Amino acid sequence: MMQRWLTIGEASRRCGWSPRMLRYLEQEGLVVPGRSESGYRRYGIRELNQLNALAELRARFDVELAEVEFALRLRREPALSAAVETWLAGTSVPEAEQPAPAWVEWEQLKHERLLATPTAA
Amino acid sequence: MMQRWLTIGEASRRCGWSPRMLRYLEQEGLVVPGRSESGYRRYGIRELNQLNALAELRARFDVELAEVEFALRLRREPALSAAVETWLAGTSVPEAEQPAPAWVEWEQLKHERLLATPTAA
DNA sequence: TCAACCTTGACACGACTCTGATAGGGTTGG
DNA sequence: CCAACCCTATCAGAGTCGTGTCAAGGTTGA
Repeated sequence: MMQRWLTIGEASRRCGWSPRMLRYLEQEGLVVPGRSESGYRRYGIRELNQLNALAELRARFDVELAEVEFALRLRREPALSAAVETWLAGTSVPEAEQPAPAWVEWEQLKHERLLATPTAA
Repeated sequence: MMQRWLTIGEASRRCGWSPRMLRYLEQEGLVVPGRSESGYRRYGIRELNQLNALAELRARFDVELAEVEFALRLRREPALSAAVETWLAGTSVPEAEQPAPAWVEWEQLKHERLLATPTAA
């Protein structure tokens, strides 16, 4: 059976990332290859795909690694995802009122109360 | 009728962000208040809500502003959103095969071809 | 009028990100 | 055996982020 895994150097030559960056991407949890028995990183088709897609994101959309990591976090932390969704809900519609999440409504009430008080600190 | 708008200083005292940061948040497009005729920023309930939610995101989830901006971009740029989704698709399932987006499949084929070639640079 | 606000613009600083380079040492394969 | 690779760890440097502060000037309201 043919060899299915690339070493870091081979992968580097195939995808344009330097070996240094491949190690960095692993450290950041973005592209995490398996390891051989002796500890060598092993890159397969899956990892090459990820690396290509990542390079594409940076080149075409000027996306930072931290932002891709954030997308990962959003996928993994539903509570975070919900909180961000809640924040986004407050940004889109300037005038129209539409059903907001419950806690937004009471925050709103709180602020209406605050706005009614005489500016005293 | 009562005053419905706060100046930057008043808003600052209400939400915990410094005036400097309120200007920065506006510059980053995260919380953009309206303006009075003479150019003063006017913060209303909507903006106070956004500011609170933003502070919450930072305090509870240690989210950077750039990351929230990214969430905004995702909402506004469908192409970016699709690209990120594509990348995420390659990250989740280690062994199981499941229907991937079309271009991922041909990328995969391309790499399989590459893997079959004799490592020549 | 005048104090207390507001505006924009700029400089500055610590912390962090991204990336290369280098050092000391293990693995592999002909 | 030994060249060519891999590993971890560390330093370094340019760039960005988040934030404070200061300067020069306009607005507001008692």
